[in-house]
Amino acid sequence: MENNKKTSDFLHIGNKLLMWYDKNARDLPFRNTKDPYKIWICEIVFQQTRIAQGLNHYNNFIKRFSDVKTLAESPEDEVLLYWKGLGYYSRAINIHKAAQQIINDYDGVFPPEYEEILKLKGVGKYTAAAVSSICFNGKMPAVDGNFYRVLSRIFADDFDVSNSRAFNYFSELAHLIMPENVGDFNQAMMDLGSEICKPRNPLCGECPLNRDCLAFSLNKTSEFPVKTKKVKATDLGLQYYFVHRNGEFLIQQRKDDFIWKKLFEFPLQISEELMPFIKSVKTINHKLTHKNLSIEIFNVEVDSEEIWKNFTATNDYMITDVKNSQEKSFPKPLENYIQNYQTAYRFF
DNA sequence: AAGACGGGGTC
DNA sequence: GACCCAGTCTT
Repeated sequence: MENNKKTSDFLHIGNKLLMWYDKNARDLPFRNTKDPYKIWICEIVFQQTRIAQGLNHYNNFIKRFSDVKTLAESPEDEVLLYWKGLGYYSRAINIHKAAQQIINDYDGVFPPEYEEILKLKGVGKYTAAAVSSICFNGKMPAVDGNFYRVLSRIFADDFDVSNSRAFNYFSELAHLIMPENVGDFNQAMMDLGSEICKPRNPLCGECPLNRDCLAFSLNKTSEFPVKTKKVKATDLGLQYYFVHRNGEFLIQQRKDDFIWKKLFEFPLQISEELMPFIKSVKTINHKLTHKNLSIEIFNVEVDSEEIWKNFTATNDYMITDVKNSQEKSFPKPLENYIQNYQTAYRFF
């Protein structure tokens, strides 16, 4: 232990938290089940994602892929389609692979042990702890951003959460207050962190732990957690050619080695013969967490059926139309562009 | 150990 | 505009 708190007893804090959770747990669709499949999916969906943002995606996903077998046997592009707009698309690709792992390596039965859950693609220490504790009475704290925030405030601990040892450090801190019912404890920490112990302007007046919170008693909640890591924005100069005719347009699929893994996009270059058909250029500025994207979209309106057919037949592009574009997963800025085009197209 | 990876909400 | 969020994977 890297602190001197071990000699004191903080278990009453966890018990207080459980009593609060009994009365104040959020009513969420995955709260009334211990089905490891559903808990697993919800843990992946809500990684780095707020409940309000991902709730519809979760419900639609469960409705379409109701069990591991259904998910494992579905095409990857359809899984990506149900992930459309959620971001971090490798989660969808990994969730699909993990479903096949469960079918192939565990005979279709979700493995109950923490160490086995951890072997699933896209499942790290947090998710493995959450699923094993909620579904199988596992005893690992599910240390996430909420744990960092709540624990650093309770103990007024300035350990840098950007430090790579933060996970282990706050895991040990969690053990100090962790009661027997770890599944409810983990979920209670999530609810407290999201509803009360918020990143900014926490509702300390309503917090069941305010009398146990050192940061609150020092009036220094805004100083925790300590995080030094900085985000840097880089600019990508993307240029797309929106090549279309009669409501059809050309698309291709991205690789899985960069942003927007395996999502569909417009061609990044066109042949010389299409240059005369460029009608206009639109610049879109799109912000990601770590990148600013300035995207130029060349509107290439092909009014010659001969050239259109010749071009589309001799290249590796796919053709889709404004209606069928709904069946593909596009990056958000391109999705918006197609939506606008669709709106304009209705006037013709 | 450090970057990369989305999108949306908040202040 | 900076920061944050039910983190994980790659290098």
